[in-house]
Amino acid sequence: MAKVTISDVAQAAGVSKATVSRYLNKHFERMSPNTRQKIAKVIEDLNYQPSFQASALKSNRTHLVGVVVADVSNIYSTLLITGINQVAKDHGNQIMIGDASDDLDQQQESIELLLRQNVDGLIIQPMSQNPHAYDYLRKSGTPTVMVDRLTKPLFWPTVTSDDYDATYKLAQAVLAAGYQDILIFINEISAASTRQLRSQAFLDATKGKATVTLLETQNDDPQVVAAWLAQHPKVHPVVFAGNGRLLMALLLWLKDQGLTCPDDLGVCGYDDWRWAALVGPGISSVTQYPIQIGQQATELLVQLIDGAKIPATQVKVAADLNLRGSF
Amino acid sequence: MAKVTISDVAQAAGVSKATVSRYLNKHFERMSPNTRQKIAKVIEDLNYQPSFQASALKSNRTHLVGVVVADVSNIYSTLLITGINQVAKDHGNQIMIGDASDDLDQQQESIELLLRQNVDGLIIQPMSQNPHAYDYLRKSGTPTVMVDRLTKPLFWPTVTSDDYDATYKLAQAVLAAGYQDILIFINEISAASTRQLRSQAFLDATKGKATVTLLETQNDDPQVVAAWLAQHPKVHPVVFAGNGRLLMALLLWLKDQGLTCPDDLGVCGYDDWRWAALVGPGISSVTQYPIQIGQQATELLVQLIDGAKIPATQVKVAADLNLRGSF
DNA sequence: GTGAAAGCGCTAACAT
DNA sequence: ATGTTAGCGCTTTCAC
Repeated sequence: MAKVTISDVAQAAGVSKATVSRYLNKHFERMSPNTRQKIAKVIEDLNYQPSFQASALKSNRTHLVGVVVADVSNIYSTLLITGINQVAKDHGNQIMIGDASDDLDQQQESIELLLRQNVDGLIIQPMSQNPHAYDYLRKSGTPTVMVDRLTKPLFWPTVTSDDYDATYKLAQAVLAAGYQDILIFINEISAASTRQLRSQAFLDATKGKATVTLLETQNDDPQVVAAWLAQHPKVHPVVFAGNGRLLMALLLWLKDQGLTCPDDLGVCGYDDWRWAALVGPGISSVTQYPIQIGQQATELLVQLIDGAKIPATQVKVAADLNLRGSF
Repeated sequence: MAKVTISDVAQAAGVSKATVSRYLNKHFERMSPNTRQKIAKVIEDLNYQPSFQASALKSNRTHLVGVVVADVSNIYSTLLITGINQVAKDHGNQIMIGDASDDLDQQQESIELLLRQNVDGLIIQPMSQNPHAYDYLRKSGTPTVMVDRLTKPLFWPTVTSDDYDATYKLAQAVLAAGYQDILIFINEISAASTRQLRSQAFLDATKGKATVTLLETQNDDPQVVAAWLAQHPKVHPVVFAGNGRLLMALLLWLKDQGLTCPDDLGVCGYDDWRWAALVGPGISSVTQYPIQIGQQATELLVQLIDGAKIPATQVKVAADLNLRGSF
């Protein structure tokens, strides 16, 4: 049960620790096939597992990639992590998850924790658009890639969905369906670039052709929508829910009220993770590909870790528009 | 940019590394308030972050908790991890995720990787019911708690949903609705205790009162259901989908075929993560609470790590039955 | 109340 | 082709 160390292996194989270390790091260039086999056998027999901590301490490489998501319980995060994990693994890295719980301070704590773990690199879904909120990170010099949300200005390579484009197309479809009143049901808009881009796309696409009302919520409560509808009994608007959770909250409320779409009002959303196809006539929505975002971000990060210079530019991953029958 | 170490702090504060170390580990008992303040200030000024690797190496405590889930991309995993992370954090632990990608060999690789990281403890959603598949783990002596699935016999404390009970109630409701033919649409049944318990509950609850047909799938394809229905055009069965993914696959197929429930057939499921309430008349299903499972498992693990002896027994977390209008 | 020193398990010159 | 040696940054006796 006592942990077997490199010294045990060296002794059992009748060689020095250095030789075993060379074996571990695959420096076989000038090692006799004989010792190589001997070491292999001893490692097998003793079931030796080199300690990552020890090697990290000496080599200054932990092979750890830190990932800080806005909210772990979100499906977006799951898929992002899935993508990151796939390519991190391929490059011999282990990921370490941090959660910001949708809070900037908690995000900083998470990042600092990961920094203390001496992660080789970091992938962050930033809570703040102000890059200076991450100055402590820059000082640390840890290679970093941002995902999902932009900072202004851009200080790090950033991989996001093409939110504006996809939403613009959605808005055009809404217009084509003849809607004059558009409600944007969305979380606090100043906090994330994605939210701004999504509402801006609606604003731009419908300029002069429809009225757009921003209905912000702090707690995912469709009450704001309810209030608006109560005040405007005559209109037949379309509601755009700014993410999957809001879309679900909205639909649950509609169901509760006995309202149906598109009869009582039009509905569309973002990020339904496939279930929206099953609801009523099928909810029209935009689909993102977080797995791909994670993969691309990790590819970039791996290059950064290897010392590549990568400019702080945005990489966009296309998002798809699914037109169904909800408006 | 050069990493500041304990020596730097010691030097700047005019004390020895030992004293700084005492400060870091909160051994204030016999330390002059004076030096304590001095060190605090220097740490602040230098923005010193102690290295986890170094302290782990010496103290044999990494404060790392390894979590190996069956499939990271599954929502169940997300919620499990959320729960684990909450309590792990409270106890000063960092979690490290491993993914089995629904494969026993990959699971072993993931576990061994985490073992090399010298995790203080491990939470595993086991791919195999045979505890001997994890003998290498037991040899390592790493404190372990299993979640979601049982091994036979039980070698570790295990936290699961009360699958049998919840499913039994669901089966009773199905009977009460008058169904004579029950189809169980489920993944390879031999692989996981949850699947056995869920089908067994149906079998037990309906014994002599209805015929139960097991329709196993390897790839989540509802084709097996389609085939059965084609062969039995006259009957009006109810289909139980053994998990959320299967339920979604089934419903998408039904929609595609223009079939509706409960008119053409009854439908019920497991793990719908709330969206099933929105589909058609609302799909009746069982809801699990993976966050709680994760929390409880972590509480147990923390005690194990602290040296407590905890018997290898099962802890059950209740699952809820949501009766809606789908059968 | 504080310091000196040894050492955790590994790596990487530098020797030979 | 392999061994010797000196640490990496921290913790922890044991002194004083």
